This record gives sequence, C-alpha cells and structure tokens, in this order.
Amino acid sequence: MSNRFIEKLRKLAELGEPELRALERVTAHPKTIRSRKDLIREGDPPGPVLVVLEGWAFRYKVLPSGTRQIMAFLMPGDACDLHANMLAEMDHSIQTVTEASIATINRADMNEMMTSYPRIACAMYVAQLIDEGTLRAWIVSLGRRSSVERVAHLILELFLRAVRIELSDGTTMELPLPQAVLADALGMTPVHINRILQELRRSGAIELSRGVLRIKDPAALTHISGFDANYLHKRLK
Amino acid sequence: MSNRFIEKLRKLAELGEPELRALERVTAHPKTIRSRKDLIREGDPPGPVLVVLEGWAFRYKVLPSGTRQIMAFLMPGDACDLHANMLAEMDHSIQTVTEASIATINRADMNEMMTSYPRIACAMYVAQLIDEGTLRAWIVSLGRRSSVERVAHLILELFLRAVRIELSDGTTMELPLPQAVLADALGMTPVHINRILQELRRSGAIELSRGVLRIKDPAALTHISGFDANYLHKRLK
DNA sequence: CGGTAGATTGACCAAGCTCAACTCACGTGG
DNA sequence: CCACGTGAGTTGAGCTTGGTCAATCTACCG
Repeated sequence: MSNRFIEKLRKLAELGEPELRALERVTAHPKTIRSRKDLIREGDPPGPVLVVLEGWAFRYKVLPSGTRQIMAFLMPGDACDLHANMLAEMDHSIQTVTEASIATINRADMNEMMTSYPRIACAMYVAQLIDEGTLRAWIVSLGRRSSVERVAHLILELFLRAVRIELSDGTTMELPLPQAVLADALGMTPVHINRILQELRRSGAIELSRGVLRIKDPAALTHISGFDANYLHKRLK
Repeated sequence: MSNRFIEKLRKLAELGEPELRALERVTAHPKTIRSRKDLIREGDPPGPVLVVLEGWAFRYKVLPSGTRQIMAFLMPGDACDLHANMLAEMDHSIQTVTEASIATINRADMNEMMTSYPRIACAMYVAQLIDEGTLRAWIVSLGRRSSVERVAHLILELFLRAVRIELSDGTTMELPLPQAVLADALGMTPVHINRILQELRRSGAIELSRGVLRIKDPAALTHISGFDANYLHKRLK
C-alpha cells in the first residue's frame, strides 16, 4: 500500500523494507478534505506534520490590505512543517485547492521514525532543501522577471514537478489552479494573468483549458521563462 | 573566546560548557575576506559550512539578462548551507558586502558536532526555520507590497535582526548596503530606491547616510511597512 | 431556466522603469 | 596643496508594464 509520499521519498533515498513499512504505517489513515479549506491557519500552534497524498494545496499569507500572496504549491507527496514543532506558531496558512487526501503524522511518531530510520530523515531533509530552492527561485521570479517570464516559469516548475512524481505523461497534466490563484502566486492581477496566458497560447507554447495543461513547445517555454532546471534537479551527491 | 555565531545559537537553545567548547573549537580559525568577493559560486560543488562571524554578505543569482536578484542577507552569526552537502551543486552564489570574517567548518566536524550535541543541532534547525520564514516574507514583499512598503519592510527586518544580535543600540545601526544592492534585493531600480529613501527620510521615519541607519519613528515605519514581527520572533516552544 | 464562479475584454490610469545628466565625497598622483 | 578620477547618490523627463474598473461571456449546476 504505497502512496505518493512514499514514492516521492523513494526517489530521494534508498529505502528498504522496514523503512517502507514504517512510512506506510504512519500514513495509513488519511482524511479526505474538501477543496478551499484551510488546513492550517496563521497563528495556530504547530500540530501534527501534514502530508498531501492526493490533491493540491498552497501556503499563503494575507496582508492587512486584504491581498493574498501564495508562497508555495503543495502537490501530491509534499509534506509541510517538518520541524515546525520547534517554533511557537505558524507564520502562514495552508489551504487546499482541490479536494485532497491528507495524512497527519503526530510529532512523537515522526520523531521516532526520523531517529530510527536515518534514511527517511535524509530523504526528508533533501525534500526540504528542494523546497527551499524553490522558494529562492520564486524570489528571483517575483523580483526580476517580467510577467510573461514569470508565468512561463511557474508553469514549467509545476510541470516538471508533475513529471517527477508521475502525474504527467510528459506533455499533459492536470492544473487545477484558477487564474485568481495563479495571480496570487505570481504577484499579478487575474486580468493580467489572463492576457499573458492568451499570449502564451497564441505563441503556440502551451494549451490550457478546463484545468488541463498541455506543453506544446517545451523549448519555447523554457526559452521564454529563462528556466534553469538546476534548482529542481537536485539529486543525492 | 565566544563569537557572534555562538552568541546567536545561545539564544536559540540552552547550551552548556561542552557545547560551547565544541563551537569554539570549530570556529577558532576564521579567515578575513575582502569586500565584494564571492564566497561560493552557483554551480560549485558544496564545500564546508561557512559561518559569517563579522561583516555582511548576501545570497544572489544572476539571470541570463544580466540582472541580479538578492535572496537573503547574511549578518554576523549567520551560517549558510547546513545541509547543502546532500545536494549536488549550489543553485546560487554568495558574496560579501563588506570585509568579513568567515569561519569554515568541514562536513565531518559539522556532522560529528551535530550528532554529539543534539542541542547544537536543534539550535541550528531553529535558525534555518527562521531563515525560511524570512524567505517567505520576502516573497510576500516582492509579490504584494508597494515599493515604499517593501523598502520600509526590509529596513525593519534588518534592524530587528541587528537588535537581536546586539549590533544595534535600539535606534541606530550600521547598514553598509549601497542603494544598488538594496535595489537588487527588492526587485527595483537604484533610481527608484533612491526616491523612496528620500520619501522615508522626509516622512521623518528614518535617517540614513554614510552607511548609518537611524530609526527615528519605529511606529511610523512599522505602519508603513505593514510589518508583522511574527516571522522573526520565533522562539522555542 | 435562472444563478454563480470563473474567464475574457476594453478603456483608462499610474507605479515604477529608462536614459541621461549632474552632484558629492573621497582618494590619488603630480 | 590641488586637479582629477571614480563610485555612489540624486534629479528630471518621458515612457511602459501592468493595474483598475466595469461590463460581458461561458460553462456548469440545482
């Protein structure tokens, strides 16, 4: 009874039978959460570790002015808040996009697993490092890329992540993000996102409708975005 | 023979004599590095852990177009790349701003210290979590704050960090960042930074000249920036 | 068949960028 | 001791990217 979380970790470290069993035990009872539901809210004390087994979610923060900024997307297999128990409270919220299957691992189990199985710990550190690299890549996008570049870059990021976790056949993927969500991730307005998407469609680089993305011209998209796969292509030394 | 790194960690976890001695041993031979020198370049294989004992540095990435985006400032006491040895190569560069005193801790010593002294490991994890929170705060700034808000927010962040490591008396600090560097951190042009700084000076919130920053009206600055100290005020649970 | 959420369009506006000149502080060589 | 060079900071004028506002369209749903 594997799942997307286990599959992801298996790509980041060699895991044997006992490790796999431990991971299965600890993710055996996921809950189904409906779409657009906060899993964690800013200011909450840290609870259990959450793992997204199926569906999409995002980390976000809302400003005094009421605008929202999304700081990361969580796709199937992604976990949040590995070490957050060391801090007093959450500094941001997490919300589902789609209906999602979420496993919760309580702190004690998590700590025990991390100390008993160093390989699991290692895989999770690597996952966290990749996430951190992604945060930095977002900073670069928001700071120094034009809006077309930004949109193209995000699409490529999500697409490559989907390929890696086998959610994509290499050309097509489900992208269940409304334009308003893309806007809040990219620091733009929905109106402008809309125009940029049209531009990308017109240019022949992508197709996107009804939540299905199709990369028609990967080279063009890469070129437009100035994408440097480096930050996602981390592997074990 | 304490130093700023040790002092910082002492605020994040209870450290006893043996821990302090281990930290001293491992940072006993810092090197002096001149200003504007790359410590690490994108694409390098991961080397030893670097610790800034004195001086300022920043993480950055340069885009194909030649523009630069700064992703974090390193102040005295900050370390880089705790776990980077797990990855194949660096995805960004690090450069000094001022002359700096840098200790290098090789991987073996670091691993041994982290396993022998769990409290040191804990302190370093907390430090990393705070850094991650800072990355997310930058994303929020770049995505959703106006330029005045952005500048005010960064100034406050740096000021509060300076206070915490006792580099500031609570009103004044040295801020050795040229406007071009601020621009590359905030995703703006030097010209615009200049105008915004004048605006902040005119409003009576700050004084800033010759690398010395004085916070004249903290309340005003906080208000302008919409600052939420939460993300820096992390403490042990 | 009306209701709703998301996508799309158009007209207008403004924050922030570009380019280019100029100032100022400071250090160096004559 | 002073002219000059250099790097940072400052200023002005004009332009562009992306935002605002408001209407419209479309797919889907009870």
